[in-house]
Amino acid sequence: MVQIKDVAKRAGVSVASVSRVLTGLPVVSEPTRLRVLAAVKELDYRPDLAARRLRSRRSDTIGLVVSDIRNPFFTEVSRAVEDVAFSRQMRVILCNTDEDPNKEASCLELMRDEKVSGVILSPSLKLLSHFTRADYGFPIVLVDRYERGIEADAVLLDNFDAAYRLTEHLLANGHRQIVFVYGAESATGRQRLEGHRAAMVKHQLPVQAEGVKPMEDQAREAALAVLKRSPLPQAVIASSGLILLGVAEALRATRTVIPRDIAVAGFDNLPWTQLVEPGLTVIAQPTYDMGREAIELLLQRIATPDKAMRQLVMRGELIERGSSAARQHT
Amino acid sequence: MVQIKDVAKRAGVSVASVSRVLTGLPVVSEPTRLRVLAAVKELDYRPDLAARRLRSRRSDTIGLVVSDIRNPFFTEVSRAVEDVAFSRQMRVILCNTDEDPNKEASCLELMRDEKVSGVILSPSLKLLSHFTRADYGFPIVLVDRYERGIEADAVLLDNFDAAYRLTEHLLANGHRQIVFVYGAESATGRQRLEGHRAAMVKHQLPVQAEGVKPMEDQAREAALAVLKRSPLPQAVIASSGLILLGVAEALRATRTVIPRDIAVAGFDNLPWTQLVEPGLTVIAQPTYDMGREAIELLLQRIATPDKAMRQLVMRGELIERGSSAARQHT
DNA sequence: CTGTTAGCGCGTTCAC
DNA sequence: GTGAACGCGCTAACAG
Repeated sequence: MVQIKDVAKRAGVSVASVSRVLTGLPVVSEPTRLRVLAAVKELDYRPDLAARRLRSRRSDTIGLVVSDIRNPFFTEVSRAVEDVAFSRQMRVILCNTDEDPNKEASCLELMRDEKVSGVILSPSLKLLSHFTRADYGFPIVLVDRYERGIEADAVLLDNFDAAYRLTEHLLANGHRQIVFVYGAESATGRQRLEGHRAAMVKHQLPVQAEGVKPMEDQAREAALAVLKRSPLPQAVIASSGLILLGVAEALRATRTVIPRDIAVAGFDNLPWTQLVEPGLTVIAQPTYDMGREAIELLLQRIATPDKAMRQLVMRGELIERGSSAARQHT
Repeated sequence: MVQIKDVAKRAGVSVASVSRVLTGLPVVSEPTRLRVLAAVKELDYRPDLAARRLRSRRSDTIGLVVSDIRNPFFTEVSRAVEDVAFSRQMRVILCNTDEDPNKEASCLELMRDEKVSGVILSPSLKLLSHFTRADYGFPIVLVDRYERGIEADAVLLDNFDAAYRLTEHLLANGHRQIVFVYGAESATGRQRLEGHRAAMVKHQLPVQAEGVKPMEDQAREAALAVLKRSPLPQAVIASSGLILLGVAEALRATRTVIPRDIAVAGFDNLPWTQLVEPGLTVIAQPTYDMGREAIELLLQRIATPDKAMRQLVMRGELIERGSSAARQHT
């Protein structure tokens, strides 16, 4: 294996100079710099990362800790994070928590052991509720989940606003009796419920909320129960893409026609939402951008650890489709 | 920072013994083992991974190199890989190639630099065609993409068989004029075309294949062109989930009714395929299992590098839904 | 079974 | 601007 001293020998300089060139220290004369670079290329020298990390105590690695990478939101975030990291010569280590605080703690320990430069974290409800500030030995940027007052960098949707606007849209189209199916164990779900509640209260309408566990089949069961009510509510809102999927399955299973029998709206502009008749009205999240912003924020935090914390609140985009069409007067 | 010699001092033993206990060498007496473990716990000692890796020349890290993690197939595979790796105390480093041979080469170099224990790779068509055997300095397991004769471990669907059976199913339901929309730049797509071709030839029917680039909008455009034909073909098969999505979008855009106007079938049992009316007939891949098998194969290869190569060919499951219903006689 | 010791390959002083 | 030498924390070889 070719190592730094081989390069030094070949270039006729000391190992120190090679190291200086490779780490980009600007204290090397141009001639030696070029000779070192040439030698590196000729020998196809690759620095040993383990040795470098041992010596420098940095890993140039980013940790990504999410509940489940199969959640399309996190899939997209991970892609953005990997893109940016790759372009900066950094690595990404992935860890799934399944919302399990124990596994979450393991993942965070793992990141500490790896001496990651920083972590992008989507915390479980439990961790979030205990979260005051990041004292893990590495900087953390929160994505998707955040509570007012937490002293941490974060990138998230304006959940309250998005749910408020989505509800207002349904109300404007004449829907009054609305059921809000949301993830009860999710900070995000709760915030969206509050936005929905605010809109309903403003119109002096009662709030009908159905809390479900964040699983597709749970959402489907809850939706089926809702669809058995008589009279049927006029509209249903799902607080996430996963829940919206469950609701859509329930509607199909019961042959309920959208929006004739019931109007539908939800979150996350997944590809299939425009496929189911007559297209589902949703709040689109700028997921890729959120991932990109998260890692940019993290890199800035790594570069300047002492700046004030920042929360980046992004606006959801209302995409109107047929599922929320105006109600016919009866 | 607490390090191994602190633990040694505390336990009243040498650093060597601590190391032996921690690496699991079975040459330590039970009493010393327990005292070391106690000292580790008391001091909350965490071994320095960089130092360990430098010395032992192993990283206990698995590389996952795929075209795009957002492809649901790879998302699922990555989840399986991470699950198994986590349970074995191993890390996963992710890299997206976008089917770009240059980026692919960069990713593989990155993995070499990281001295990964092994890589799970879904190669681009170009790399696959040059692939004879893995000589990257680490073992490789191919997933999803493989060509006969390549000397490498691999986990893949029996693409020929799956497409053959899917075609036979359509034929059995009376569909004769079938258009096969497939990923022309994909080894998998081509293999599926061959299975389709075999079934058509057997029934002495002409093959109508439309090669598209593996992008949703490309598939939609191709499908739109197909739907402009007069007379309309009796059925269309999409060779992947992404292409099926494009086809479904085209059908919806043209208000074509399934299966009255045209029958539809495809690959990948994604959640939305049962949502679009009247449910899409698909070949389901055991994606999670394929990922699990891939990393298991890799771990075995790492343990015993000289065993003969193995290819695990998995069978797709035909899920019949309304979209391929039997044709009414005219 | 246990302890001593020599590096693993590199980055970073400190002289020059 | 450059080189010699030390040590990052650990594992493995060897000696006892």
